Amino acid sequence: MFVNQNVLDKMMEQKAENRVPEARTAAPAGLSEPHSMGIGAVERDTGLSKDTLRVWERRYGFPNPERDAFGERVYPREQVERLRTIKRLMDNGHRPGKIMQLSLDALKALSHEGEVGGTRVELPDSLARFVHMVRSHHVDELRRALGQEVVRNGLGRFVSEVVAPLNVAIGELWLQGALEVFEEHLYTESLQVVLRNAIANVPQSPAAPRVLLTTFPNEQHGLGLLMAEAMLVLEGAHCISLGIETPVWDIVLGATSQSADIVALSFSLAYPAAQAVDGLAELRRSLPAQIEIWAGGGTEVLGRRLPEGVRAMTSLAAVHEGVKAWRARHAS
Amino acid sequence: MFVNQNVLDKMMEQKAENRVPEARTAAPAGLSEPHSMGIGAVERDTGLSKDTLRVWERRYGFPNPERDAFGERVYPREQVERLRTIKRLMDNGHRPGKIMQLSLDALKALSHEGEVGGTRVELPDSLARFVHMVRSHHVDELRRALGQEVVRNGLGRFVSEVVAPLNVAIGELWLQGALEVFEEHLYTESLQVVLRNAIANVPQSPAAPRVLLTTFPNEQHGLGLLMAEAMLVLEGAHCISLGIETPVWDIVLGATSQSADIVALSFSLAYPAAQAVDGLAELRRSLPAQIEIWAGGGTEVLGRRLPEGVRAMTSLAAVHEGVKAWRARHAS
DNA sequence: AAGTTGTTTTGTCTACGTCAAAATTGGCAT
DNA sequence: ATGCCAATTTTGACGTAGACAAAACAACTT
Repeated sequence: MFVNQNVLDKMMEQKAENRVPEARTAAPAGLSEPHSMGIGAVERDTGLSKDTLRVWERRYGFPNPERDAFGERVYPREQVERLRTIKRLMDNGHRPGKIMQLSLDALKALSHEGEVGGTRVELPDSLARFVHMVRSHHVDELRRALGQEVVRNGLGRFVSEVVAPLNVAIGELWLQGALEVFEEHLYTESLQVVLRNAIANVPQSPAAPRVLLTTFPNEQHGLGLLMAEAMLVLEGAHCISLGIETPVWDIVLGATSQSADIVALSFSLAYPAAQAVDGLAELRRSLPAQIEIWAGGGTEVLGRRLPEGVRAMTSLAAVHEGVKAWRARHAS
Repeated sequence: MFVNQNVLDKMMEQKAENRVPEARTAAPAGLSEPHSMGIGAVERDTGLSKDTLRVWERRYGFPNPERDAFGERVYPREQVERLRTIKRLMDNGHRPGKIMQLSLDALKALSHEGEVGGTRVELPDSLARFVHMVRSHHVDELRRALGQEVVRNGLGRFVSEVVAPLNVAIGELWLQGALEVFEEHLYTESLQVVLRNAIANVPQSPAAPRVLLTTFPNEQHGLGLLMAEAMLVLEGAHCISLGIETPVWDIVLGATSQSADIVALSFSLAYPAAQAVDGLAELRRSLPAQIEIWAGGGTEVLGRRLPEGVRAMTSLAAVHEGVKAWRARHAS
């Protein structure tokens, strides 16, 4: 490959040559406004598309950006912050029309609403420990502690007794706006490292059933997949993960080419039930009958609407029963 | 770099042989057509914004998508393929107005033009082996072989001499539409497992510099991140990965809370250059001056447009120099 | 309670206009 | 030839406004 001993020198030259042109939205005179952004930047920062930002402005009167000399939108910092809060509330089921008018204070009040009437479950100290590590950003400690837990209790218990409730707890915090995005990322990444590592260390006997794991498009939550994989591997199943967001057609291709016995799909709570049902039905139609479909995760939501020929894994423990039953069915 | 045409031909043949039993006939109306996509999907796939796709259609007459019953654009697979090729050529300096009219053949001729006189690298058998495993869906074998390679040559060489060229080869296939989605998923997932495992096995001396790794929103390609992490860990750096798609504001929060010395961003070739530049500029503005920003991946594209105060890691090897230089700067 | 229907709500799409930044070209002096 | 500056073209991001399907909700029936 191209190894260059003067890479840094080159970079320096490059830097000198290339003055960054003044951004179009930059203030013409005086000091630039400390924090105001164009629509592109807001899109990056909030995850709301430009189209959405504009249509909200048209419909609800918020956001209400200023305009620069060229008539382009300039969002003040406070509005961006409010947009972030609104986005978070929407991710948890609120609807834009209802909350758009509210002040920042009212929004914050909304955030805490869930814990008032609800079942505020006290976490045992053993789990609160981990939550605390996330919130105090002690990643290394967190990772080490999680790893220890795997060794102490075994992978199976770790997943069902630590990871699962921890996910709920973190989700709860996220719902309340008590967690920053990067804290959630930190948590997810740590858990992923620990789980993947643990899975890799389970002795793989090339046994049946062969399970293909993935999620549908628009389902980006991969932790559930890893948890499922952990449980399955422990049961002696042979797992092939496609990662997240595989189109139905490619699931079919993958399952047949891998001679899978079972296709396992994972759903987060947020995944639209209708889409899930439709997708599962379509998958069932496209897949040879002898290949089973298992659906897990937020399936409590789906309830009994599941299409014929799709098995619901209502809990992680159900995986054990599921595999056992499959083996019984295929004993001959 | 360029994949030997013979190798490609071999792969094509194989693909024809490997047609998966057809299950498509079972699909009544409403089933996703595997070979045409809406404008949103094309945007994700090519990295060309919706605005750009529409304005090209208006100005150059290409792309020339069909319309569905509701008047919305439906891009045939061949056009998407041509768009991908055009995008790649543009990344290499060509201009849309010049090449938009050209046929796919003419485009392909153009893309090989620069390499004729130069370094036409043949894909050695040692790598073609892996490509072959992907194409024939032998995941376990692939994973095992990759793992062996790590042990044999060490992680550093593995990343720069196996993974990097392999990515290029797979990317080339993908560009030509010769890879199914699930094959790409299979490849990505396998590599992820191997890399993560290898990284976890590098003895971590809690040393400097502390590097925070992530990608910008809409950049879902995580392999580059893992490769960077591998190289950095080998250099004795302390890596904290946030995973993919972290908003700028949260990168700032994460970097400060983790007392990072360096923030490393990874870009795939498909990531829109303008967005990358904007994002990097904004990040630079928001981040304390003593925290460096390193950008890697598809940065050949960004080339000299990089904002002041952002270092380009033009190759994986540059990471070594980068860390060395950083240590020199912080010797006192 | 569980379906089935009708009614908002909401985000994405279409179309076309405008304009600054980047890239190319032409002219001229070195 | 080569370098440099101004004129010109190319290009993509942003602006407006309207349309509409799909999701979410509400109201009703079974």
